[in-house]
Amino acid sequence: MSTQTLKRKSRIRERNEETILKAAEKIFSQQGFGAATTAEIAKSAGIPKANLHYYFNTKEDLYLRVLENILETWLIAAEDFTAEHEPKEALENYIRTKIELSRTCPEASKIFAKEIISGAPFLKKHLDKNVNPWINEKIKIFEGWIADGKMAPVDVRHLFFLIWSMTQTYADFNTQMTIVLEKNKLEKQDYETAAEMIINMTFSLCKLN
Amino acid sequence: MSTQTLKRKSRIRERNEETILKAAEKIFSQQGFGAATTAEIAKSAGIPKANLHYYFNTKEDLYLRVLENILETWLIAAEDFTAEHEPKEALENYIRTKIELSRTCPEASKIFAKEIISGAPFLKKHLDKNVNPWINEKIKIFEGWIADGKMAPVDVRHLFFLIWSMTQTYADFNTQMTIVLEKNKLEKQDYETAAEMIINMTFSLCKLN
DNA sequence: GTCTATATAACGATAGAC
DNA sequence: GTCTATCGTTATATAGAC
Repeated sequence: MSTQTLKRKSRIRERNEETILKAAEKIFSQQGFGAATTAEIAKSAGIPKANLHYYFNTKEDLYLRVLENILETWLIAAEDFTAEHEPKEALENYIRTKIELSRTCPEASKIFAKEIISGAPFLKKHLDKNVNPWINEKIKIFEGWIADGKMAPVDVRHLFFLIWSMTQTYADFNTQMTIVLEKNKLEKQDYETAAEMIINMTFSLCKLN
Repeated sequence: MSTQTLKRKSRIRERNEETILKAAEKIFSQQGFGAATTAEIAKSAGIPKANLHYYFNTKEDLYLRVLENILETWLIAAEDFTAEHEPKEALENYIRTKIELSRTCPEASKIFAKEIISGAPFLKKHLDKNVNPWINEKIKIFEGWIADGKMAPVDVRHLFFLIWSMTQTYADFNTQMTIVLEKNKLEKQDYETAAEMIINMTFSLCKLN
C-alpha cells in the first residue's frame, strides 16, 4: 500500500462511499439490518450491486459504518451539557437540539431505534463503553445542581429515558403522527409545539419554573 | 366443511396455533417482519417448518394474526377513558395501564414499534380506520374537560404522542435501559418510578395538581 | 474502478409418504 | 395432522472481462 492510499482515499472512492452510505441509511431505516438487501441499497444509490461490495466488503461492514456516522452526529449534539450552564438552559438546549435532530435526520433515529428494539446486537458493546460513561458524567453534573438547590431531586437516568423517548418519537413514529394529524408530513410548527410541551413537562418535574 | 369445523377448530389445531403465535411474537419482536424467518419461528416453537405452513399458509398471514392479537389487547386496555371520569384519574389510570402493558408484554409493543418505524406497511389502513376515530373521540372528552375548567388547554394529539412514547419506551428500549441501569432486567420498582414521573409531568402540563 | 455473470447459501412454500 | 425431501426464488458475495 502506497503512502498515498494511507494518507487519504481517492476522490472517486470518497464520493461513491458517500453515495452508498446515504442510500444505506435510507434503506436500513425502512427495513432494519436483517430485512434490508444490498441489491435494494445499490439500486437506491444508482450503482450495480457488485460496486457496492467493491466499496464495502459485506453488508455488515456497511451497516456498522452507518451506525458509526449516526453515533458521531449524536455525540456532537450532546456536547454542551456542562456544569458551567444552569440546568434550565442546559435542559432546554438539549431538548431543542434533540427535537431538531428528529426533524432533520429521522432516518438516523429510526436505525438506532430498530437496533435497540432488536436487542442491540451490534451496539451492545458501544452502549456499555460510551453511553454509560457519558450518562454517569451527566449524573454528577445533575447531582451538583441538586446539591446546590438549583433543581428538585429526580432520578436522572429515568429523566434521560423520558427525554430521549419524547424527542426521538418525533422521528421514529412520524408515520403514525402524520396519520393522526392528517397531513402529508410534520410541519415545523409541530416540532415547535413538541419542544415547548417537553420543556414545560421537564421544567415542572425538576421544579425549574 | 362440516358444521363441526365451522363451529370450532380442533383442539390440536387450537393448541398448535397458540404455540406458533407465541413463538412468532417473540421472533417478530426481535427481527421484524422482513428479517424474521419461518424456519426460526418454527424452531422456536419446537415444530418442523412444514407444520408452521400447514397452520398458517404464508408468513404474512402469521404476521397479520400476531398484529391482530396485539391490537386487541391494546384496545381493551384503553377502554375506560370516558367523560364520566375526572381527567386526573382517567390520565393516571391510562398511564399506569400502559406502563403495566410495557412491563408484561414488551414484545407486543416492540412489534408495533418496528411496524410503525418501517412506515406502517401493514397497519396504515388500520391506523386510519381505528386509531384516528379513537383519538378524535378522546379529543371531544378532553375539550369538555377543558371547557369545564377541569384542566389547562393543551394540544391533545401531541399529549397522546408524548404519553405513548414515554410509556412504550419502557418496553421498546428495555435493552438500553438494562445497560444504563446496569441490571439484568428492569425491576418492578423501575416501572413504578417511571409511572410516577410520567404522571407527575402529565399533571403539571395539564395543571391538574 | 466498473459491471456482467455466476457461485453458494438461505429463503418461503409445497409435494407426498406416513 | 406430521415430517422429510425438495422445488423455485432470492439473498450475499465474488470471479473475471473490460
